[in-house]
Amino acid sequence: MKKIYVGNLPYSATEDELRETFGEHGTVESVSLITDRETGRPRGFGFVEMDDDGATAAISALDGKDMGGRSLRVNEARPRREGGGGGGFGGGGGRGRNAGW
DNA sequence: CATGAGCGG
Repeated sequence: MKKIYVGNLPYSATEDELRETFGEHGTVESVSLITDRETGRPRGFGFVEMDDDGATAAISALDGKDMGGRSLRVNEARPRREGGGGGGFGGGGGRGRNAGW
């Protein structure tokens, strides 16, 4: 299974729309639209979890696709923001935490 | 609450 970043979404987009759109290219495990936790305002991006083959197909098919008048951004997501990912990538060795990036 | 940045809890 792969985690997919979906950006440049119209604020009017919903999880259901994404689920349908990605569901056309594979099996959608889950969909998450990100909203600002302080204001509740949609940030215009989200995450989709799909089976590996479906994810790859969806990324290839949907990245750059026009939706709602905007070109959709679809890519494999990076580890959210915890140790072992974007923060502690490369172990505790590199002082620059983005050294592995 | 806030609108256009690509990566959330």
